[in-house]
Amino acid sequence: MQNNLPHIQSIFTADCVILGFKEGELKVLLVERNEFPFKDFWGLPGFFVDQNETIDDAVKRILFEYTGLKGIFMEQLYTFGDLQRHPQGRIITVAYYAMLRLDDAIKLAPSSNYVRSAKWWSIKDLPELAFDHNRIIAKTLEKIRRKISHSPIAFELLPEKFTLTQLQQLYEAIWEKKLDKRNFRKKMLNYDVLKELDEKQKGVSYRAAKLYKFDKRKYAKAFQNGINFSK
Amino acid sequence: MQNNLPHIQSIFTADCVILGFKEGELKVLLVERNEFPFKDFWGLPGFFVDQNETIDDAVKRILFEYTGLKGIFMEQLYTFGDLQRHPQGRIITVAYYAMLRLDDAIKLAPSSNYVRSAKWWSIKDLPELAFDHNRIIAKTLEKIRRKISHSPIAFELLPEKFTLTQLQQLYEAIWEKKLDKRNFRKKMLNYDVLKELDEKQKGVSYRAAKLYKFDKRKYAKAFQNGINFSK
DNA sequence: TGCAATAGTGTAGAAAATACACCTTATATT
DNA sequence: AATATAAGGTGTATTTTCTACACTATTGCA
Repeated sequence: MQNNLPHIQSIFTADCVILGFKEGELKVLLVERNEFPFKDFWGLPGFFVDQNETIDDAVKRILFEYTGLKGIFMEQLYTFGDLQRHPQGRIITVAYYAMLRLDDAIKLAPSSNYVRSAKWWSIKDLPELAFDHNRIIAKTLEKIRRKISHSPIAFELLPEKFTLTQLQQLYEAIWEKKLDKRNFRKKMLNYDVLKELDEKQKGVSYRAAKLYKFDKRKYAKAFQNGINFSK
Repeated sequence: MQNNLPHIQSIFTADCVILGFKEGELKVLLVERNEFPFKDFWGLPGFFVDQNETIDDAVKRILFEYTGLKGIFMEQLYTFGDLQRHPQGRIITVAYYAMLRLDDAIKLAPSSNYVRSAKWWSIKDLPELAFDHNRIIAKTLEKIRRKISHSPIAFELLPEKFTLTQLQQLYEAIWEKKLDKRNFRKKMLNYDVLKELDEKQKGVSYRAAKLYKFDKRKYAKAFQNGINFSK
């Protein structure tokens, strides 16, 4: 079929938006850049994609090299190609996002010399980031705001055992609005996707709340038709 | 800030999925390729993006050159980067999609030598297409199946004046399921986004149906919270 | 004139969404 | 031991939305 066609390769980068949830706030994982362009700026973990790796593989590799994190399932968000987004020329980037259980066991250990450190930043309080990374993060938030209505992504962000209040706070953080406690609980328990545990919260100086787990068998079914909390 | 960094440019293509609706069926616009690779195959309008045009501009240009169509608002769908998708090397493509009123006035007039002709194909009856274009179309359909629940995209696909039955058939075509006529009408009229006209269908050999127009003022509000038809 | 084909219409019951306030429990403080 | 603090946990009545379901009306044409 071919007719002496030249061999060509796409040159482009991939960026990772990793979100976490802690203390009632959404966090995003940023790295401190140690190389030009945007040396000393904070930005998303991102780099050029190799010629012989899929984009899906590339984001995993990049995330590992820049943070030490492994085994995170990432989904494609959007491809950004503004003419001015990269100082070295028009270089497009394919952005991916993922959500992560932010427990204390997670150690951030960058191995690449391209970054100096990695840190969780509150989404509400971001500095000016490298490239168009502020915009990429904004677009991720729009996406998960819609997605959390019909996908059980909440459970990716919470610890394995969580309280109903934590679950509600997560929805409130993502949607940036308050929900009614009684209605929220009624509705959530009605979906029948939570397992009530014989365990309670520890280390709080007030009445401890029951802990729940996510019932994996039931979630897929329940979330197929979408859920919503208007108030 | 920069430090003698080399100039680099991304090489990649953009593809256009243009959907239309006619005779109760979803159609997709394909072009017959006149150049390698995939000469003589049908495929999506698509080509390399220039160095100094945004991706959004590129898809408009490509669509015009390949079909003669102009002024269509396209949205980004997904970026495809499988290692084997392009015979000339790993070339990624950014796919865009749009929906179009398929009236008879639309003339397809390709000006590029890269294509021989352009034609509407029924989505149900596609041949094996160039590259990974079958997969790109499949992904577009998944997308609009979800999107039509919370966005008034139906109106982009219908003629300016349409009957409620046509509107229902569109939903049925996209979701591939039958809906209840009375419930559909009740719900649609309840959204209060349609203007009833003093006009009826013409040229049908049965009772003519009332024509409606889309009330642009009201649609945005109504569709914010999503709509759905389970049956 | 009657046949074919589609347009157009209503209601009752079930399910889901909403608004709303107080008592309970665990811990810390005096 | 008593009290204060802070969050946990719970129910009901009302409104709204969803669902199931079948017949009559209108038009063009043979």
